[in-house]
This record gives sequence, C-alpha cells and structure tokens, in this order.
Amino acid sequence: MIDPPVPTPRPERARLIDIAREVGVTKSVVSRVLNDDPTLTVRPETRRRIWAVAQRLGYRAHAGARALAGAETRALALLIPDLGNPVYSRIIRGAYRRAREHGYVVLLAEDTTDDAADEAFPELVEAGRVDGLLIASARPDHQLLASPRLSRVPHVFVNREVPGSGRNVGMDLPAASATAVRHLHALGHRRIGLVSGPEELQPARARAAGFVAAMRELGLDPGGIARGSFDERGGAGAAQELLRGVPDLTALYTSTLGQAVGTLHAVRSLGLRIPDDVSVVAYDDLPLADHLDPPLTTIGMPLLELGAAAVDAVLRQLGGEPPADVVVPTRPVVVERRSTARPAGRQEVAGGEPGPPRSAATGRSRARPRPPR
Amino acid sequence: MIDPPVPTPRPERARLIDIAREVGVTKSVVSRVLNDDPTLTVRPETRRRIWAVAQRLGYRAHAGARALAGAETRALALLIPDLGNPVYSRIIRGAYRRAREHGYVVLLAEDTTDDAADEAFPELVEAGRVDGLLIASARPDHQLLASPRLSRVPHVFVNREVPGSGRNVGMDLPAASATAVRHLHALGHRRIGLVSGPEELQPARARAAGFVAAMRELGLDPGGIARGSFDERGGAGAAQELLRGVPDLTALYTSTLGQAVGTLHAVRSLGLRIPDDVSVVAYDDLPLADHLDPPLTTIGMPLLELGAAAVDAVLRQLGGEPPADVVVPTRPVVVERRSTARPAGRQEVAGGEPGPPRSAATGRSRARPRPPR
DNA sequence: GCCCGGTAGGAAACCGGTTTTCTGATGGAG
DNA sequence: CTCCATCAGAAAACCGGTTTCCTACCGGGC
Repeated sequence: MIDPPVPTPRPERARLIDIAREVGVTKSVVSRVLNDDPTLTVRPETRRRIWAVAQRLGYRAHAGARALAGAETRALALLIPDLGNPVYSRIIRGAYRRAREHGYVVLLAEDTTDDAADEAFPELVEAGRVDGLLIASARPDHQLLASPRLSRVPHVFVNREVPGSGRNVGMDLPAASATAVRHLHALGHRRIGLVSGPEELQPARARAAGFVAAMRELGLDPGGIARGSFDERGGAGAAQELLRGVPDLTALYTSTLGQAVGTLHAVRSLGLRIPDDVSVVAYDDLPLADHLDPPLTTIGMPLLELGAAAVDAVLRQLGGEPPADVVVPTRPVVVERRSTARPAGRQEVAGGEPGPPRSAATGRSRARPRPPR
Repeated sequence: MIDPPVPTPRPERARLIDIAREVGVTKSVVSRVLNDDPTLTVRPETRRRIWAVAQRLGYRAHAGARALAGAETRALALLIPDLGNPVYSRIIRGAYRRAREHGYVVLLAEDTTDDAADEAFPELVEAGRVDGLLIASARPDHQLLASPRLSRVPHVFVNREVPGSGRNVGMDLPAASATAVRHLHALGHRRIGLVSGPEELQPARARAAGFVAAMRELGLDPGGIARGSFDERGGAGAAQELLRGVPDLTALYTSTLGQAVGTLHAVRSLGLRIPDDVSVVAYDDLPLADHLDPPLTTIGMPLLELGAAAVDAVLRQLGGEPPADVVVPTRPVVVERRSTARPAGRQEVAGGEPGPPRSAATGRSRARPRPPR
C-alpha cells in the first residue's frame, strides 16, 4: 500500500470528453450537438445518443472553461445597495426568473456605500465571472459611474435613473403619484401632502413632479411638499412638517414604505387618528403593508416586471443592440387597505359629500371597535 | 477598407502575458510572483517591477482560467430561502465581509421552494462557479439534502441545523430564550407565554427547549407554549391562543420578529395594551423593531458573526479539515425598547414589588405619558 | 580546471470547453 | 465509370491561467 486513498482528488464531474468516449465520437461533436450548432450535420441517432448520455451523466459545462473559450459566462451580476430593503427582493426575483428563462444565472452582490463596492465590480466583472451588469439604485456620486471600466461591459441602471446614460430601466413614477393623488381626490380629499425624498435623487424628483402635475390637473394646490430621507426617520420628519405647516391637510402620500412607517408615527404622536383624521397612502406595495397598524393603502408597482425588463435590456446589449432607456409599461395600481378613508373633516369640512363606494380591502376587514374619546 | 471597425472584439483585459512581456519575463514567473509561490526565486527588483506593472494595468486573474487550471474559484455560494426576510441580510453581510478578508467572493442565490431551487445548485456548484456552499435555513425536506451530489462539495448549514450532518453553524438559541425569560422575570413577570414556531423546524424546538429550561430554573410553569408559522399570521394565531387560554398571562416571547408583529395585532385586538397589560419580547433584533408601535424589546443575536463563522467553517473544509458543528460564542443581549414593562397587574397582581432598576433603553427613551384609566 | 550548489527564470503540459478547418465515405448525376 | 457534392464527424488551435520540471549562469571549493 504505497498509495493511501486520497481524500478528494477527482472532482468527478462529467466532462465533454466522457460523453464523447461513451458515445464514440469526439468532444467537438458533443459540444456542438449540445449547443445546437447549425453548421454541424450529424445523424439524428447520434444526436439522440449524445443527449441521452449527457442527461444520464448529469453533464453541465464548466462555466470557467466555457468563458475561457470565448463564449459567454451566461451569468449576470446584480448590484443591490441594501439587501435589508425588501423592495429589492422583488426586483431580484423578477430578474432571476427572466434570466433563467434565457439560461442565465444572476449573481447578486450588495453594493454598500463603503469599500465593499470597490470590490464587487472587479471581482465579478473584471474577473470575467459575468457577461453583464445590472446596477440597482445607483447613487449619483457612485464612483463606478465615472469609471471608464464600466463602459467596457454591457450594463443597465435599474430603479434609479442615471440621466443621459441611455441605459435606464425604470417604471412610470409620475403615473404612480397621479394614481395616488387621484385615489385620494376621489375619496374627497382636497389638501394632500407629499412626503418626498432627497432632492438629489432622481426617483424622488420624478414622484414629486408627478404629484405636482396630478394635483394641478385636478385643480388642487400642489404646495404641500416636504422632504426627508427615504427611511422611517425621514418620513416622520417630513410628515410632521406637513401636518404642522399645512392647514386643513387630510391626506399624505409617502414616497416609500419606510417613510410611511415614520409617517404613521408622526401622525399619531400629534394625537391624530388614521384614517379618521388623516389618510395615508404609500408608494410600493410590500408584504409589510399588510401588517402595519392600520394596514396601509399602497400604490403597487410592477417590481417583478422591472427586474425582468432589466435582464431583457442587458441581454439585448449582449446581443449587439445599442443600449436604450426602457420604461416598464405596467400601470401602478391602488392596493386599498385601511389607512385611507373619506375625510371626516378634521375641522370645518365635516359634511360628507358623496364619493365612490369603498372597494373591499385586502385581508380581513373586521370591524374595529372605536374607543370613545 | 475591407475591414469595418468591429464593435467590441477585444475584451481589453490585462492578461498575465501582457505583464510578462512588459517586464521581460515569462508568464509563469508573473503568475508565481503574484501568487507568492515559495518555490520560486526571483530578484527583488524583478518582483517589484512585476507588481508595479500588474498594478498599473489593473490586472486581475480571469476567474474561469484560474478555476480551470485546477486552482480554486475563490467564490462561495450562499443559498438564502427568502431575500425578503431582513434576518438574512445581516447574515449575508457578515458572510461577505469575512469572505472578502480571505480573498473570496460570495455569490448569492435565492433558494425558494419552487423549481428555482433545482437550478441554483447545478448552476453554481456543478458549473464550477464556486468552491463551497453555505445553505441558510434548509428545510428538512429540501431535496438537496438527500442528493449525493451535495456531498461532493464542501458545505455548511447556517441558521437551521440539519441533525447529524456535522456541518451546522448556529447560535446559542437556548441561551436566547433564557435571556428573554430572565429579563421578563427580573421585571416581575411570572406567567410568560412562548409564541413558538413549527415543531418540525429545529430552531423552533431549540428555542422552546431553552424556554422550558429557563422557566423551570426560575421555578415558573413553562406550560404556556403555542405554535404557529414563523410569520405574522402564525404569531397572531399563537398569541391569541395564549392570551385566551393562559390565565394571568403578563408577557409573551415570540420566536421571530414577524411573529411579534402578529402578536402586537392580536394583543390589541383583544383590547389589551402593550406594555401596560402585556409585555412582548421578540427574538432577533432588526431595524424594524425600532419602528413598530410600540418599539419592540428584542433579543439581539450575533447575525454578522453567524455569517462570518459559516464562511470560516466552509473555508476550513476547503483547507482539508473535516466538517464540524460550530456554535457562535457571542451571547444574546436584550435590546430594551418600549414593549416591555413591569406587570401592572392585569388582574389581582396589582401590588408593585421592587425589581431591578430599568436599564436605559436604546434610542430616545422619552418619557411615555401613561393615560389615566 | 572541474564540479557543485544555489540563483533566476524558461518551457511546456494541462485544465475543459468552443470553433474553425479538414477529411473520409457515400451517393447521385452525367 | 468518374466526378463532385454532401453528409458525418475528426483534428487541432485556442482561451488565460497554474504548476511541474528543466536549464543557464555564476561563484566558490578542491
């Protein structure tokens, strides 16, 4: 016994040549059969046997070898700024699914502000692990945007536009604001405030623009806008500013679900009730909305489609087409829960004019006992 | 002009041979210098120049070529069951960081129940994209667990044990329960209920076992346990069951933050106040806890360390060590917010016996006006 | 003067695919 | 019967690294 049993010397993967040997052809034939090379002519019988053996052996091409041979990696990288934010989980899922339909894998990387971002790009793109790049919610000061290295790889920007890039994949944000405003207007609200986001962020501006346009169109004063960060704290601050500064305010539209959570706090801390005194609508419909108190009326956005569209766009670039901006056509929808109602008249607007009948809320709409005050 | 300008024929990556040519050596020398091959002897001057040129050209080895040449991919895959759950985002972050410290990349894949799971494994492991695998919260019926293909790649189970695998990386769950129980006991609670998870899930059992042990140790009756799924709905159901079935109950400990959200709903829907009538403590400290109403007292777990430990464990396997179970040593801590207080006496327990002074809450611990009753 | 050992690096095989070019056999047309 | 086209597949180069083995040079000891 000179040779002790080695632990794991053989990877034991089936290789092209294993199939070739078993079928009795060369590996080039196997490769071309499995890849449907149209320039190859083989007997149907041989073709069938190759497929059968590949199946039986569980063959899968070595991604590295394939990439090395000049073909594609068949992988895309998706850079996400914050995996703790559930918005992205839907975009990711949409991207995954579409990628799979095209035989691609999506490699996810968190692209936080700190130095980790420096690494994700070189480790994935420059190490040749991926063919293309999806960048979600790029910050305007993202160092990658200025880098010439970025331009050498097909890429798109998802969920936050980079103006002038011609590679933006987005949704109709103004339409989302209009949907929210029109819903509130239909309920009878006239003074509506917008809890907006940081002015330097394009989506914040787009939602604000849509808000202003929709308000004007309905003949309402679009002046009630306050800004804060996209998180709970920002929402609380902006909501407080609006509730204190805008007289007769009966409804708030927030730019993120996080802001909505802060808004709920702010409203209550001022001793007001939701939706009795103030209705609240939030952009983005996520599972959390169901479990807030009260369950939150939201604007549902096509996030799955957004992820899918981003994959489509980058695959088009891989196919040789020039990059182009894309807007997902699906329209925002109102997901009505219990944070919106007709204005009861926080002050003099006590009279109830007729409005559209309230549609059935999602979830159990058990009657909630109202404690006397 | 026979040859029109081709779009992007040259990847324009710097290769080993580019460096070699510029320095005036062969690529084998460059490779060995950059990889610190101890069997190589070179003049310090040559070594220096190689590094300098590599730096200047922004050289990065092609991952595929490296993997093909028998070396490692320097990538690990992390399978996550649900990217919408923020618990995982912390584990992921911990794993990323530790991996980077060792020069590895983490490729993330969502491993949902549906067919997508079938693809993640072959696409990442069998395509040779990764050297090892971290599997988070494997369900006991996960088809991968039975597959012999899994045993051929180094892997660990994170956050949910697979009994007998000898590859579990976990935290001290019983200690978490004990921490919660002791905290509530110190506040004066005597009847404490556990909102537990599905019995077939190992973490649910571990938390329940720790709960029972801690209760017994304090001479309390550990009988108040109800089960539900780990989400909001399960928490609401189990909490309701406990609040209705267990007399004199003054505190609830929930097994997840999601269950806590459901529990808050259930408590309120029975007309009880938090923390005045019922205190609530949740397992897992996440940002959301700060923004619930009231902000939730939680048991903070070492999730970053868990992710890091999982990476360490799989890297040890790559280094040739046999797999072994790991328990992250960091102890759970109480993150006190406003969902816990001394029991006011939901019924006859009205008298206030002295207890330990309330520690300072994280965040603003603004005095909370208690409305008269 | 010769041999020896260390220093500094060269040469080449190999990993597992892809792709282009080439060849042998067959069969039908003329 | 011969020739050419087509069919079916073979052969080999190549991608960019890693790794093992080899070699040329140099100085010193005997």
